[in-house]
Amino acid sequence: MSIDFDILPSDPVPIYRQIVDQVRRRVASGGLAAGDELPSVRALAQAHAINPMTVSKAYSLLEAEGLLERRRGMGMCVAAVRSARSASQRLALLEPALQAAAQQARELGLSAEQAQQLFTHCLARAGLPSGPDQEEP
Amino acid sequence: MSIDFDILPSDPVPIYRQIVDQVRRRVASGGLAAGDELPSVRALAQAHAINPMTVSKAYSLLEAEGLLERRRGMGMCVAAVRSARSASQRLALLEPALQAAAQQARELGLSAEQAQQLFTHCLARAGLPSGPDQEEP
Amino acid sequence: MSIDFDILPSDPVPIYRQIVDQVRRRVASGGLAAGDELPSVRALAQAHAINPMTVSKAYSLLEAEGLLERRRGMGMCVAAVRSARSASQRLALLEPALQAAAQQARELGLSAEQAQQLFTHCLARAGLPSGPDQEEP
Amino acid sequence: MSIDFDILPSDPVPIYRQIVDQVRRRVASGGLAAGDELPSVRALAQAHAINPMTVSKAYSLLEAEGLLERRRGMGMCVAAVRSARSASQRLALLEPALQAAAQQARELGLSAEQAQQLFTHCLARAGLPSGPDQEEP
DNA sequence: GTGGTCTAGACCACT
DNA sequence: GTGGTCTAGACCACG
Repeated sequence: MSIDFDILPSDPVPIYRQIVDQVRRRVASGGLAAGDELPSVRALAQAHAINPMTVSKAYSLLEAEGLLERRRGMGMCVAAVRSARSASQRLALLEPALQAAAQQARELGLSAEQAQQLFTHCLARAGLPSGPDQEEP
Repeated sequence: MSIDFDILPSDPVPIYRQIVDQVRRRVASGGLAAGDELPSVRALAQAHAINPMTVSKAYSLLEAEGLLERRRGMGMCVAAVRSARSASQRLALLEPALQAAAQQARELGLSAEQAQQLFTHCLARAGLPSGPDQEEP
Repeated sequence: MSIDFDILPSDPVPIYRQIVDQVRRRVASGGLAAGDELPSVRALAQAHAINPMTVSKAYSLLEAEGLLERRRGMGMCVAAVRSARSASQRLALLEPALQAAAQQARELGLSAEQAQQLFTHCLARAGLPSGPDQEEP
Repeated sequence: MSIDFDILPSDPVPIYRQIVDQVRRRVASGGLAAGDELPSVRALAQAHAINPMTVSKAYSLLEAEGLLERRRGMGMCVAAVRSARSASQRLALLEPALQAAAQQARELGLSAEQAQQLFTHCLARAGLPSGPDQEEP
């Protein structure tokens, strides 16, 4: 399968949102390229034991967003437009999360060094590559 | 006023949760010390144009948590118990946000260096002190 | 009620789409101004004997589009941005329908005069004002 | 080739319907006369990169309607019966599109003059003859 | 096979 | 009161 989602039904963020977010980021990173097929609604629903309507809702939102294209009778694929983005654009997508974390760190009375050190730990645990950059389009 | 909240009604996180989280962090950091008064429900509600019920819900949760104490007729204040926490405890409160950001960075195909650099920028913008630590109790 | 929809369940265009289209046009025309409240999901559903989910779907699409804003616990209202549009922008919204009609007329071997005459008849029947313009923002 | 279709796979109206509608109108106008041959299913499918089943479905509907005739081993042709229609009948086929456009214009708060002017522009761009009528049978 | 639409009902979250 | 989410099942349209 071209993409395997991480779905956590117990997560506070709704399932359909988990799908939407993951597709957005993978398209931005180039992990999903223009023309790539997505798993069918039914297949994805069955694979994660969720309702097809939930998957359909996620796909519909992504289509309205212009990220996915519906090919009638043939499933959905990544739209030609809006495929992989530059590193700076991808960083812009990451910024809100880090901005919120920075504010939390401030409210917690932590120093910048303490927060940076913890983030480095989290990045290592998440298994990010340590090169200066990656797969630049 | 002893504390000024950052309330963003358009934020996806509910208003009452924004209040609760900010009080938690400031108590943990010592920014709010035992005995400090909080703005009254109606004052806080009016200042941010939100529903008094929303503020009341946040305060009630914090009271149930033991962080705030209700003094009849005199508003609420920070409870004596459970005041400032150690640096490691405060770091533990920050970790979830950074963990989520790290996963987003991975899905975006960014390198650890890129993410760290952006976080440093966010920390500087948020105005964190750069010393190795701060106001340790 | 601030707005009354024309819902035709038997129409080939889906119900949720009828709602979306009508809100779009009324916002563009200024019939719905920024800040105006919309009927609640349940109220609209009951008034037209349709499922609340159907209404909710329409509202969600309009919110994703930026036309409506959700005020938590207080229903939805027209967003401040993207309120009434200029006459030329509204004409642009009408153009696709007329473009399609023009192509049909050509394929039907009709003359421009015949098509124009029929359109004039339709406009009169729809009850349009005949002034050179209307409620320019 | 006796007819060249305008097929837009991304159009909301289904492909088979685009074919059916275009044949109907061109037969009504006389652009397709009794006995005229239509492109073969596989030729039309290949020319527009669509599924042969889709073309076949359209042709079958038109055959059931009596507009086309299947000649064994020789493709399809326009049936003798039901060839070109009178101008008033053709206008009746155009009316629904114009009726819908008129309602949209009303909801957009446009004046009749504005809508008529835009329609005139669309007709000119579509290349309609401006004579009072055309090729009346 | 594909996705789309609608229904019905339940439960949750926010104000 | 408000909207959001998810489930279950049915039916349709398209290729």
